[in-house]
Amino acid sequence: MEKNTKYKRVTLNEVAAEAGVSAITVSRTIRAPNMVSAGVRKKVQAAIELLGYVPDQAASALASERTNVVGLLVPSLTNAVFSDVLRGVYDVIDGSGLSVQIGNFRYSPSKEENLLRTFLRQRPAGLIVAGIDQTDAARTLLKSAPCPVVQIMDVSDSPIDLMIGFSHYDGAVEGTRHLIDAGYKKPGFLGARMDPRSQARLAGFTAEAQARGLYDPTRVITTTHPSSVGMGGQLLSDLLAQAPDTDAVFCNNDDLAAGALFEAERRRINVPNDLGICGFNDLEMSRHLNPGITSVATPRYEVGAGAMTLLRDAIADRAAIQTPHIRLDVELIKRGSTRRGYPRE
Amino acid sequence: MEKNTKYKRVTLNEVAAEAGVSAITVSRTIRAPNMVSAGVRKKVQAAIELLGYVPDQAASALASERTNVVGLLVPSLTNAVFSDVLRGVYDVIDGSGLSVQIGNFRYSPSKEENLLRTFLRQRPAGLIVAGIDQTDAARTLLKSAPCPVVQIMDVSDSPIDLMIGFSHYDGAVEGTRHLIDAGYKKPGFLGARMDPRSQARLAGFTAEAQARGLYDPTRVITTTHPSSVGMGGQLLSDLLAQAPDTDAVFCNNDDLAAGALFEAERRRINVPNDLGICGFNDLEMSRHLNPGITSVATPRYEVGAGAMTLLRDAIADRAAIQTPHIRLDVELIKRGSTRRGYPRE
DNA sequence: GACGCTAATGACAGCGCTGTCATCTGTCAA
DNA sequence: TTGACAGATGACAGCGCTGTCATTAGCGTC
Repeated sequence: MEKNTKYKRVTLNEVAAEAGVSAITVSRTIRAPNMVSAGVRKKVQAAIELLGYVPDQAASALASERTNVVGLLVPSLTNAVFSDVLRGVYDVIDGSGLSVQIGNFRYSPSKEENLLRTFLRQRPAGLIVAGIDQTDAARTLLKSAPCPVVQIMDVSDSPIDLMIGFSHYDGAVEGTRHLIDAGYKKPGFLGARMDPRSQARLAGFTAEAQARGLYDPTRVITTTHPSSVGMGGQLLSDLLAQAPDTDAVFCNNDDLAAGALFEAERRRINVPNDLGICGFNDLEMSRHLNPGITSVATPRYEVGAGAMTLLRDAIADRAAIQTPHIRLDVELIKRGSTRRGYPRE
Repeated sequence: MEKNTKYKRVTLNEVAAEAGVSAITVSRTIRAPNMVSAGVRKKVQAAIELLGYVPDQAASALASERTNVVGLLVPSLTNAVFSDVLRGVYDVIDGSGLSVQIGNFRYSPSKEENLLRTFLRQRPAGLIVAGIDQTDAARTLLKSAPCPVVQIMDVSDSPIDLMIGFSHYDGAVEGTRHLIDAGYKKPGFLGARMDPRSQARLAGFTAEAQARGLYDPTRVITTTHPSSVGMGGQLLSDLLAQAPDTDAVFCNNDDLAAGALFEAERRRINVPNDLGICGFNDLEMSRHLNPGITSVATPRYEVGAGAMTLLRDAIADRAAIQTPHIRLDVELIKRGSTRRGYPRE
């Protein structure tokens, strides 16, 4: 295979010659400017500008055994939740000199472990991993990783390194409490996928319903199939077949909630008067449905942007990180789907 | 900065010693197995297996001036359309040894150009770019790129290199024709973002409406703001303010269509009897709304998977590509939102 | 004024791989 | 038997950068 000569690089040596210094000084001007005197720095920067020098990442990685690649491990690329996270990550990384490599492990812990190994072999500058429920092997790998690691989308008492997220449990408690406070007496739960974060939401629902004496296991319907609008309708049907007097549902996410709303519409069930619906995540759509869906809004973009900020700062100087573990708040957005006694908007 | 010694690599030389051959033979066993005799190949593969050898990408990139990174340039990470494409790309790349780097140019041609330059400097193995409407400068860069380039999501007569997509124009013609055939006499158009592909859809709508003698420019409402469900409602309001007797809308995409449907619901306008709605893309949600939204289904996943397949094959051997330009079909999915005269489901 | 010290700069080797060219072996036609 | 040739393998240099250590200059101190 012949080498490509179309894109002749400007090398460090050429810049050094232009500036009248040695190559290593140019390298330092870029990587650690305060080790170089102001005068030399200025000369070198002028030369870089003049020649349009761009460092060769491969050479740098080879020599330093370090890359500027950040690995991002997510369980899904379809889920609107993760596209918001992605957007946050990309907004912060823009112009930082780092680049992202995404691994999609499709909710499979073993696939996550494999991807992790692959990433670690590339000596990443940092890693962002979704969730706090890694396998023991994955945790061990991450603990001894030669780079900062950010866990996102959840909170826990035993972070691996850095962490930014919110409590799915608390969010579910808040949503459930709202349903009960609104006067619903027979709340149910609809859940799909049931990954660890969905499980936490179910736990929150269960705890709050029990605390109020309104927990009934026959009103909990879950599936391991992926979440979707269609699945929401089906789960509601299943729930109503099993417990027809259910008067409210806390849904694992807004797709399910929308599906439940549409199914209720088809069955001529009045929402919110005969059935209250609360979702989770607060996707854009939920605000615009009729009635609007009450939902627990999650700061997904903020998690992505915050994670990348943490990582960027940690790569620069891990010790300087003031708040390595960030807990963001969720917010209950009340809408028509739980506004009982009001005429339908 | 001290070097990290935690992850000691197995090198090519160690494998070579184990197998009793030279390093270059090991290299060839991996990259071009048919240049190595069967016996030696087996020995080398055993040694690789035994030692758990993983090639160092940085070293390879430095020596060969080539990487295994595929650049993917998309205008949005939020848009559900592109997350489906992404999913296709990742499904095919899985285990191919290539990795993806995503650039999000946010519908800005100049940002696209910059990202392109950045990517090209890294000597990518291949590039996937969204759309066919690159700036002249970008086209020039891509034409002379030292790697295969796939344009996706659209079709054109003058591809840069490889191409896989579908005709937005034809899709819009089909949708518009369906509206008119269903008996609607005063069709309008709702469009947001209005990127080149949206423009093509508008052109398709216009051409078909004109051909049927039903084109009225006052029924065309567009905005350069991003598309969203909320925007769909607003655009419909604007349209009805301007042309109250409009009896059908062709929407630029399903988000707008859903928003239009919800707005119609709020206004007590009967869909489909008093207002027909046709969307574009056929997102999952559209099937589940009441009524279901008629939509032009686009093969987004197939575009992603197909693009990556093309690229993978082109990287292996560009000359062996049989069909460098693939035109996929869109399919009109008829649902309740245009089923006039039927009772609302 | 010799000494120690820090700040600034440079020389050099080598990271792990691959492109290139050389070498060696075996085969086959003349 | 010889030469030509293709197939298989190896030797070697070097990709562009950075870690390490050496060197130099400048400065204050007793």
